[in-house]
Amino acid sequence: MLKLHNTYNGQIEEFKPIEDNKVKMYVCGPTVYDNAHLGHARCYITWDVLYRYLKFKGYDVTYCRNVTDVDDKILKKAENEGKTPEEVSKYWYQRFSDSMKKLNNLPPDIEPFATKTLGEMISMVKDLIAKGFAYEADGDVYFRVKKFGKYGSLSGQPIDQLESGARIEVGEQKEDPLDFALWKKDEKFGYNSPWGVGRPGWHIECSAMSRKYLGKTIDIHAGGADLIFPHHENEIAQSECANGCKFVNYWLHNGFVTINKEKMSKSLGNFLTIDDLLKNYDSNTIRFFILTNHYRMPVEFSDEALTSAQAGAKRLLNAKGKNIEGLDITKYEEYNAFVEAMDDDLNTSKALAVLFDLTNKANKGVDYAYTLLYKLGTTLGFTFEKATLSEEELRGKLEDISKELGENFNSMDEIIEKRKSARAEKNWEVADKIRIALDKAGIILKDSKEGTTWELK
RNA sequence: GGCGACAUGGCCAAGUGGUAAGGCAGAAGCCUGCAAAGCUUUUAUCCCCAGUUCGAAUCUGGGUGUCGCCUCCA
Repeated sequence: MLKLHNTYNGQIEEFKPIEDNKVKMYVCGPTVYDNAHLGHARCYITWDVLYRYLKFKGYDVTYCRNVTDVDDKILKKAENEGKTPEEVSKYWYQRFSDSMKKLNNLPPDIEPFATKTLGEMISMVKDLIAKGFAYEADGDVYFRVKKFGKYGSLSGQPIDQLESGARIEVGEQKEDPLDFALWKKDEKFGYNSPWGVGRPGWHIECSAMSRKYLGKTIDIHAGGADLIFPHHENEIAQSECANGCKFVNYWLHNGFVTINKEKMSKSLGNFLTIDDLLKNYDSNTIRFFILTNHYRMPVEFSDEALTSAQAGAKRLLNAKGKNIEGLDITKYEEYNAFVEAMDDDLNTSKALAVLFDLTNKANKGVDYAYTLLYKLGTTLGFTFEKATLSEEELRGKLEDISKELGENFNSMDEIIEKRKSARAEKNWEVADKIRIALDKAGIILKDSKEGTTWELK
């Protein structure tokens, strides 16, 4: 029985989908104007694991993650670089997608763009105006926060407290400082609407895309904890007022990645991009690093932590053994331990302990262990495929090694053969020289009873 | 000021009432020509104080410290 922490009431609740075994899951996607960083990696890895786990449990999941491609930051970037907003968002969306792929995140089933969902947004805003929850003011449209009694429920903020922090910007015609924009006048980059040329507010984008692709009431809505207020609070207000029904059954939020005890974020400038990170660590390492902590806890980044994760991930994924096709994995106790851990609000840290248990068994030759490790590890999004070299890269390595040894080698087998005969003659000097040359080229040799194999460092 | 989270061995981290999972690092040993990989063994009483209880890291109260949200932010 899967249990998840619901931000809405702060309780860990049993997860029950609206419809039998179907799950509708929405995750707030990126605003595409810059590189994704480790904080984004954590968020999307976390929800990727949830997606994978729900499927593992047999649910028919529809995972929708939007792309915000209309936003002030995109427009600013476009102006600065002399490009169109479309060019900017297209470029950064591509970069984002590449990063996600490299992190081994499964693509969502639906990935809608805000600019392609404008019709739904406009109709939603129209509904809200018609019902009296919104009003137009000089080309802008605002949501009447005070008309929605439950406002503040998600973040647990008393409305009077929220009020003290709210402000009216210059040029805004709000009735109340708490009111937020559904539509913003923008004659330069805007789109046609019943209220003139303008752009949608950020919050209405998710409400509209969620409704269009998943329906009025959905099972899961997830995102970073910094979206709780105001983004998700506003989404609830908009959707529930427009649709007249509950918006989301389970609100899930992940904690932050911190660095020097501070939240990693664009505005603080203390972030590491995913691309930079991938230069030093592979995707399994990053995933391991993320999953050693519970998803709601903060995770402190450090090179030491990543190095530790690298060693751990390597041990898991280098376990010995073969994947037995058709093995009924559900009958093993480790399977149950894994499910129990994951069912408990995604206790990935505990789940990893189960994987280590299996690694140990696999290395001792227990036949089912590797298969189970492989299946469960894949459910967490690890990839067991060994890094390989392209033909070109291999040729390059062979050249380097040949140069180092002053002898021409055309294949790894030749090199290993050469060392084998040297060892047979107890010519340790030559044997070691070969091993060291390979090591320099980033290749490690492993001697075992079955013979010698090589792999990348 | 309001709301919330966290504090466990050298580092990371599970555990939420019955006497501390796991990973990394370290040490010793096995294996190895030497390595690498692997295997074995090995290091804690849980921020402080008070209370509840037969019994608390785990519940209650009070401290101390750290962080997050309240403004764009995953």
